[in-house]
Amino acid sequence: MAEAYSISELSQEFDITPRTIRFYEEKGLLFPGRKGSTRVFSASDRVRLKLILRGKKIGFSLDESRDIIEMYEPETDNTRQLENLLFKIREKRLLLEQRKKEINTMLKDIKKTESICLSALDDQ
Amino acid sequence: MAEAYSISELSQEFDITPRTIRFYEEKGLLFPGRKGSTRVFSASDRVRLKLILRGKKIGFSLDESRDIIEMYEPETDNTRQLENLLFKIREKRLLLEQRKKEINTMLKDIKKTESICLSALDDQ
DNA sequence: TAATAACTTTACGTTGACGTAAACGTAATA
DNA sequence: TATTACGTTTACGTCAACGTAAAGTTATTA
Repeated sequence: MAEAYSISELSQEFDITPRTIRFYEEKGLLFPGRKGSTRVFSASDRVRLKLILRGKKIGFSLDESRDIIEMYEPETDNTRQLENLLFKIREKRLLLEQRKKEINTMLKDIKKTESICLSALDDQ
Repeated sequence: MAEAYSISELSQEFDITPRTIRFYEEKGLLFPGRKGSTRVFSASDRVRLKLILRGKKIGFSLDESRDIIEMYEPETDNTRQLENLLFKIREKRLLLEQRKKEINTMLKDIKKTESICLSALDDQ
């Protein structure tokens, strides 16, 4: 059953170029299989791609996104590694919460400007 | 009274290099006055700088940040311009709200992973 | 069978956002 | 007065994240 995707399917779905996808593979963010020389992407690759693009939108670099994505699949079963992972998770959480605050601040400001704008229009 | 800042004051306060500040001026994001050849930054420049850096943190390019900053100082008193501005404001609002959603999604995911991690540690 | 479409690799080019170094001016300080 | 601190301009360098072009392979279709 295992879903498989071609490079063009994914590039169309996410509106990016094949080049971009190959680049992400090169950077160790995606791990397509091969059928001959042709790349075959799994459902998990697709999820990863989605995560990368989501990360991009909120200002993460590819390296940062890789960090985050790796947390989604904790392969570890040793305590030390798990604690390490937990630490990184909390780091990223703080980062995300920080960014959320910045966004909220900007939203407040922008809404204020919007209402100023609106009342200025009323006065005309 | 008008607060004035030197380039090094600002670079220290925001932990960026003078080069960065000059670069932002070059790109039309800051407008320092001059005393001789030396740049003199106003309180408004300082605010702009703060906005630029905030924008950076949530993944805005300098051009996008410039867009947003310009909304903070609506110099316009003509209806058409105001409506135009209002349109841009709403555009950016949607963008910000979108990013906020992405962050919330990531936060949810990451918290889930965190609790998985924690229970795995419990089992050890 | 020839053309078209979709894929591949290799490799150089581009853009944004600065870093870095050179060469110089000015003002306070030892 | 020489050094130090801080500022300037000019210009080339760098890194991430791709774009783009060349040259080739494989499969289907006219």
